[in-house]
Amino acid sequence: MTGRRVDPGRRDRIVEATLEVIAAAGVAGTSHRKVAAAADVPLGSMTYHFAGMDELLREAFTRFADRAADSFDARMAGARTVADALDVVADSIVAGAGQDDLVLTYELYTLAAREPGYRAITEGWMARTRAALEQHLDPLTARLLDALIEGLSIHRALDRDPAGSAHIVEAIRRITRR
Amino acid sequence: MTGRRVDPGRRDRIVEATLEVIAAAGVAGTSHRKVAAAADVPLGSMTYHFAGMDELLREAFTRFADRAADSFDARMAGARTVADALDVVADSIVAGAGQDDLVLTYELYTLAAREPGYRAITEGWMARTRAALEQHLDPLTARLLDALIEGLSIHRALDRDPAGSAHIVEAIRRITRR
Amino acid sequence: MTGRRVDPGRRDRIVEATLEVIAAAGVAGTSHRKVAAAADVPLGSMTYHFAGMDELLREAFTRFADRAADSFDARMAGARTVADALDVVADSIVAGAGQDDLVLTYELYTLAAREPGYRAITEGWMARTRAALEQHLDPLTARLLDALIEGLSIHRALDRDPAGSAHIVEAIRRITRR
Amino acid sequence: MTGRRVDPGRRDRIVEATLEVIAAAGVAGTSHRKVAAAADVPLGSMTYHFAGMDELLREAFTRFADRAADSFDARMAGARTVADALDVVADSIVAGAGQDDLVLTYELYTLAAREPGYRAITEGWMARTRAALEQHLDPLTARLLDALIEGLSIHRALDRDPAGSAHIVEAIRRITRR
DNA sequence: AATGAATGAGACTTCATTCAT
DNA sequence: AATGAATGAAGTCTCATTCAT
Repeated sequence: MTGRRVDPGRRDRIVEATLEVIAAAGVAGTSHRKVAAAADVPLGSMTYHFAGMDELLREAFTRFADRAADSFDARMAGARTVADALDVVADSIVAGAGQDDLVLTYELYTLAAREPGYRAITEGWMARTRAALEQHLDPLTARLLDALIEGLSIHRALDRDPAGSAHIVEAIRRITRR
Repeated sequence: MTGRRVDPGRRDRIVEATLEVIAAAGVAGTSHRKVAAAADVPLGSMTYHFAGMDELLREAFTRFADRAADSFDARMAGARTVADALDVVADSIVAGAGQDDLVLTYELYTLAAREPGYRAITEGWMARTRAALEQHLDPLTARLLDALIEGLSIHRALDRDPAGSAHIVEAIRRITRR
Repeated sequence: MTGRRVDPGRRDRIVEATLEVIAAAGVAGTSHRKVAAAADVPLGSMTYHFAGMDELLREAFTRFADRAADSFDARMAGARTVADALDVVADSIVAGAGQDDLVLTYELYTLAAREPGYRAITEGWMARTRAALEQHLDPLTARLLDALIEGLSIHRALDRDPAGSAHIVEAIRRITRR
Repeated sequence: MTGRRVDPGRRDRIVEATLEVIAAAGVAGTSHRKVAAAADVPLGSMTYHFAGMDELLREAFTRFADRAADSFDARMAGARTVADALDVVADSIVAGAGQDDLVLTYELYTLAAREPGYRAITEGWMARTRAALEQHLDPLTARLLDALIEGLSIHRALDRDPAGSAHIVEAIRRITRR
């Protein structure tokens, strides 16, 4: 009589929809209603599956960070030499994250800056990135390169005339030089 | 007969209060009501002085960015030699921004990442930072150092065990080396 | 363009409507929606005028208790002799409170039994009743008679075959006898 | 394979848990969910065992009233003389009901005042109390004493400075005197 | 010029109940 | 027989904005 009753993967779909909504409207503009609509799920479903907005955000950002780290891991794993690895790094900055990933990243940073509860997510992500870099670089260099990637990415995204790829290569060259 | 009628600087006070509220509650949690309360101003005053939330945010973040750039300018202006300047840079990363400034910075980045309208603020800020650095460094190095500062600052704020000041000095040394 | 904007006495009307709703549906069944409908007021008006359901209930019950005490005061003030006064008391028990007042009284007692915050209302009411009785009786007798009134009223309301008026007169006679 | 499947006494446990929840949160705050949690029973169990909230409340209050009457019966049965019996009565007022029993009593009265369906429970309870008193007193006196007990109990619970035990003894003396 | 009062929209959440299993 | 999953209705409350003064 009523619509679907059995819907495995619904929780999953809600988490994915949450990321979509955050990318489009920001955490500020994310509401149970919008997420429910995006996931094609009744509003009541939201608080049935998730204790509250907080649990929802936490889960969504955890998935986002995990996925980003997985992707970076995979690309780094494909590198044979140090030069290969640095090329991968340069590419990932030049290509930049998609607009959505960019927004999601800063939304997460913003949350983490204000609420220590979200810090675990950023910390885990950064640790994985560094670990991936350490497969090819000494720990200090890995750490510094990681920070540089972060800064270059931001400036590419938010600067008027961002650094070109030649500059990015040069930056990587300098920071990895002993 | 009635309470204060003449209140110059009210607009100002509202802008300052807005920054306080954003720092405490995030853009997501900022409302006319909260700002009005923080500024000790009647609620009706808010939409009288500002067309809407958007104008309020834009003005607040503009002031924030200007102030941050002023401060960096001043510190850089005090440097006599390149070494002095790099010391100032290292110090500013190690000292880090206050918690409030940190939150405000990422809130702004987040807004700018999603809405191009706010991009002008970040662009202007970054341009000023770079100009300050160019008083002591060649343009390319200034640009790369600027990005590095950004990345190191974020990692200091959001990483589990952030880089120590020795590492920061080393990072600056590498990036400024031709 | 929109409906009435100026509506003095709106707060008042809401308080009265609250009492109506409680009488009809109980505290358990009282909601902002129902009260708003009963007072012919927009839903948003409710939390504009009252901080929350609690403030609303508190104000409503305070008015109810005050009104009941006023009424008892007035009736007792009309009594010239002790016999007159006792007649008034007997009448007030026999006539009983209206169904609505009865329900409201127990709803208030129930609230006061669980939440000390409402105790002030019942205490004030009882104090006034006793003071009215003390205009004609010694303090101890006033106090005991007050309790007796309470008990007889309850039993009249909730008992299968309640005491008739002759019994009530007899009860008053006994309790007021030294 | 699955958890406990056979659980006799589950209905019972639910009824007891209902009383606990009502005492803590009032009828207004009682929900299937809270009762299920208090009884450590799955939510679906609630509507399986009870047709609805109403059946649940009715059963819970019936048990409560029966138990209270049993207890009063037992104490009165132990009295040998009229004086003994009156002592028992005085004690029961002075000791007062526990906080929980008090709340439950008024919650029940409140329900009964509004919905005649619950009147049977209060009527039965009062009839039993009166019968217990009639083992030692003439019917009229039993009835009046019963009402007095009720009133004194309420005032003890809800009055600022309630009557001391000497006053209670005096009240009983007066009402039982021909 | 300035504001207190007001409101409709929409936020999150809780709930009784239904249903497939 | 029993229950976990699900949902639509309704709950309280916050909000940006409008309007009469």
